[in-house]
Amino acid sequence: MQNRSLISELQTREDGAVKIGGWVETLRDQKRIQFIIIRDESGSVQVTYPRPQDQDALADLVSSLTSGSFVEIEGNLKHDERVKLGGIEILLTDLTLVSQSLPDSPIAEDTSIDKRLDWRFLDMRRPELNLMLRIQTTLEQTWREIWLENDFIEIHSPKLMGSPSESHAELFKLEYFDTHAYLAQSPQFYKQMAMSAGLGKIFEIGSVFRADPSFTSRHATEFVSVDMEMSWIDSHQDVMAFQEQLLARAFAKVKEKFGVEIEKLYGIDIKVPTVPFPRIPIAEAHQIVEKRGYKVPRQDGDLDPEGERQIAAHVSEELGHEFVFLTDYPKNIRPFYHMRHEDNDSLTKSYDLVFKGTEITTGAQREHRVEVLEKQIIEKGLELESLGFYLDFFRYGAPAHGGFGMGLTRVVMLLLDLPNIREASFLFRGPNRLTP
RNA sequence: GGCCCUGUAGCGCAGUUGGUUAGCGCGCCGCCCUGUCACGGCGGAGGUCGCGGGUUCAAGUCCCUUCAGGGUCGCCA
Repeated sequence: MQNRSLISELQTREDGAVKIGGWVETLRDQKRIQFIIIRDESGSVQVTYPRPQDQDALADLVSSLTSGSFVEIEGNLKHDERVKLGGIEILLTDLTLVSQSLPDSPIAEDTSIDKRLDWRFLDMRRPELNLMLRIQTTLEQTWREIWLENDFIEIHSPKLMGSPSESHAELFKLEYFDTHAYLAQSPQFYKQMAMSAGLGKIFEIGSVFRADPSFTSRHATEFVSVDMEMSWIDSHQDVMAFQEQLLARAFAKVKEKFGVEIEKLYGIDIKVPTVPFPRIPIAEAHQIVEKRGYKVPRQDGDLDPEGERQIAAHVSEELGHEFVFLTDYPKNIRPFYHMRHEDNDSLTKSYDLVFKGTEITTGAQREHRVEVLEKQIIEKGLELESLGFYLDFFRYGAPAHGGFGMGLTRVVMLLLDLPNIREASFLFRGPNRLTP
């Protein structure tokens, strides 16, 4: 459609001829005058048609419109204070019905999440969901800018794998010709392979798969993972320092571009985090939480979800920060490839990042010394043979390195205070949802 | 997977100690309406009360089974 204007641009334009395209939101069809509210991806506007006295084809066409139909409108823009919707209207001169909608919409704004997901393409027309995806795009774009400034290489690791990448527990197994394959639950091993391949610093934004029958507001079986890995680090602190820059700059960019719209559609003020983020060793976090009167039921040294909310509340109250790095996890709850402290073999050089009380990242310095890796694999009760291909990465000279994985969907959910991860992605995949 | 909650019209819901023809709002359809803007007025269509079984003279309502969904916990990103 040539010369089409976005509705959001009209308010600042001078009166005159315009063309728009959009969906019929409401039709107020009176005897002498007709009003159509048209919505496109940028906003809504009133189109007005004073009906001629005689039989009129255009008036009949307007009368026949069903809500949801897609139309092209030609008319004259007029600023008019009588119009409550933005103080502008378009006086209709021509209308083309591009695509008619069935009159009954299967969903409305107050429809429950499950039905709305069934009809996601209709649900997605809501301006706040459109905004959500533009925000996600901006997050990713900002991260790419930062990575490129720092000489990172983008990789695309395979999602079909011949053997499990980490534990067997959450793995989707599928037929693969006369054998079987697994869907990648993490690019972990390939990221480290890239370090041994001499790529130096790499990132990947891609889907990962978890066969985890979790029924919570923050789990999905397929989600977008933001991963990076960098060589020549001295400890996990270097990884944390990089990650906090990524988040601080991306949030600043989102606020700059969309702050006003987010305030309007979500009613929240985006808080750009200051760096450095607070850092609390996990052992200390336990003491803080306990002092607040909450006893963590887990005995393994990790926090449970309520413990994470408690430590986040503490950081928010004491330091006014929405992020907190929890560091130096005990080795028993970390994978074999996390490096341990030189002066304390029971603690790993690892961290979790908690945002608004929910975990969004695990990161660590990786163990790159093959003999240490072998020792830690045996200690974890795993078989060296099954990890032979991985151990080879470290038999021919590997740099010190570390990285993290971050759940993109969780970041978006928490940033916008969405109640659920199902709202925070274009299309959700969970234990009970494989469509649309 | 455990526990709790919910399934009634296209959507959101009400439905009393079990008792005549199951209601309300929005939406939809028709007619009317001189500028509406949550437009308004009048009229109308639309329901195997999630599925199956049971108790009862009688079940949307009570019981059992099963299916679907929501919340939460475990686990994670």
